[in-house]
Amino acid sequence: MDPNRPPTDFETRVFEATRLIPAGKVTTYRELALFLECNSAQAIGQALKRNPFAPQVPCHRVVKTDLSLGGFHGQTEGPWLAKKRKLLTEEGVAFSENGTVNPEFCHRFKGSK
DNA sequence: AGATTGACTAACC
DNA sequence: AGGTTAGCCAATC
Repeated sequence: MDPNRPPTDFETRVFEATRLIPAGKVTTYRELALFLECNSAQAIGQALKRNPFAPQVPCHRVVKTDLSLGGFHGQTEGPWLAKKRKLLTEEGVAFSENGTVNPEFCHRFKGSK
């Protein structure tokens, strides 16, 4: 592992897209994958996981397609996940009782209409 | 250079 | 409804 390696082009694209997510909204790995013209949401997750850049890149606003939280800082559950949930809540994102994000908070990259 | 892994998804059984 | 399989793609071993 080279934690100090420079970000790859792909990762850079992922970060930029992630930065576009406004506070109080979330997006899915799938949306990011489509936006980056990549058919693998997994690759998106990989990029985010290896770059726990904090609020600079709001990776906490990225959730799974079924609107469950997904992971955070390399773990799919645990204290970091609780943190992720809390961050979103503070930003105004509401959760359903099953722990998923309310779909109304789902951001889509529609820039061009 | 080849095989494995992973913050995923959808399709199957 | 819940577990398994298969596809996906970049990073890592």
